[in-house]
Amino acid sequence: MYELLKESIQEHASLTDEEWELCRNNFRPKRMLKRQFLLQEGDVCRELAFVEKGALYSYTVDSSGSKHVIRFAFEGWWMANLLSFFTGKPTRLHIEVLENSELLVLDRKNHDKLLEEIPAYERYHRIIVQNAYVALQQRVENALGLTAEEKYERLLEESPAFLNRVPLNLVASYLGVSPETLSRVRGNFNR
Amino acid sequence: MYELLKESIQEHASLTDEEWELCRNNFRPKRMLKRQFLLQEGDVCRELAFVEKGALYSYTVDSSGSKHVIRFAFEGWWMANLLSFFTGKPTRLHIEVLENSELLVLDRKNHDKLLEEIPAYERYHRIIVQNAYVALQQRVENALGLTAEEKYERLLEESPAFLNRVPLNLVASYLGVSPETLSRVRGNFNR
DNA sequence: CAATTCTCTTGATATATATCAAGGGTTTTT
DNA sequence: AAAAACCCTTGATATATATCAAGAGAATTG
Repeated sequence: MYELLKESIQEHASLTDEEWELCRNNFRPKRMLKRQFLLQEGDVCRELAFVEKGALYSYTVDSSGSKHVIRFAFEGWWMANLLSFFTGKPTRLHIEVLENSELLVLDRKNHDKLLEEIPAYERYHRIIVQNAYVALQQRVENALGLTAEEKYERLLEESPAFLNRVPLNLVASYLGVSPETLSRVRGNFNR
Repeated sequence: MYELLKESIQEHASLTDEEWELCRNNFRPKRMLKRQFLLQEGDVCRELAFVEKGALYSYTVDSSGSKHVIRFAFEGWWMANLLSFFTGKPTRLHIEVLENSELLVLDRKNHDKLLEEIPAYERYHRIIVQNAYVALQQRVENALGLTAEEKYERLLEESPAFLNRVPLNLVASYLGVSPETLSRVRGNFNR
């Protein structure tokens, strides 16, 4: 079950077979069921999770109790709350399982060890975080100043796959609009 | 004028004197005046900029012509559009000078060279991007589901320094509210 | 397979915040 | 030092979108 992870690393950095063996031993497989929590508000994030199979999503809950989805993670993506992971502070985020999942998780100690011992891992991690940053900035750009309809159009252009895998109320939350508004936008759109 | 950069690198990775000499030679000093553009929509971002002195800010302009500030950068911070820098695609961002500035800029070729030749530079860059990612995610969390007043309160907690250096209309844009709304929020707040 | 819980849609109404407008103070430019 | 441009405030009005409400399918559960 480590195939995807190996591919992911090799896509960005070259790794010898021995390095790969050393690397994989630091990960721990973890199966999770839909609706379980990988992380809840107030917890400290102790592990980075690589999604081998399934889907997760992270969100905050505001003072009036509504969810705001931060992002999704499907096969081949990483999920964690880096702020909490690196600072040890409790998180404001929830990470919930959207589809039954198989994860590979890595704790801080092992992560630091890999950074020290395998330069290719540090390179891989740098590029992964870099890409995550770029994706997040795109998300910010798309949230600012666009109408509900424009946000939906951008999603159709940039991440149409979400619509097949994620319930519309979570897509609405991800776009920062109410489910009713998203529903109306889609209604107008198909006419 | 390279003191701040040296400090910034040494804060996160250890660098020998020879490595530092090698490193600094890849940067080019660049002075810029208020209201000049480091980058305009449609350009390709060719350089990473480290702010030795002054202040910059980045923003998008939406279909109705209004600005949306993405972030600010003061002394000791980096500024660039990483998406454009790494992909070579034209940017949707403007980067404008807020206060007369002294920058140290690094092009892609030299950046790649430093990554290859100086492991400490790769470590430094990894950590910088990691921190930028964390900061951006904080920004996203704070933009979602908060009222104008709550956003202002969070800003007071987390980045009060912005208020002393940045005109309120840009702060408003950064928070995603109109300048009038921010003005009213501040009015209520002081009573 | 009935019951329950989710998910999505559609309509009516409410509201936070944008927009429009005007005026006064400050800073920058000439 | 006058002129111009910029920045902030306050008031009146408009509007996109949230919220409330109800119902119908679809999916999950016992």
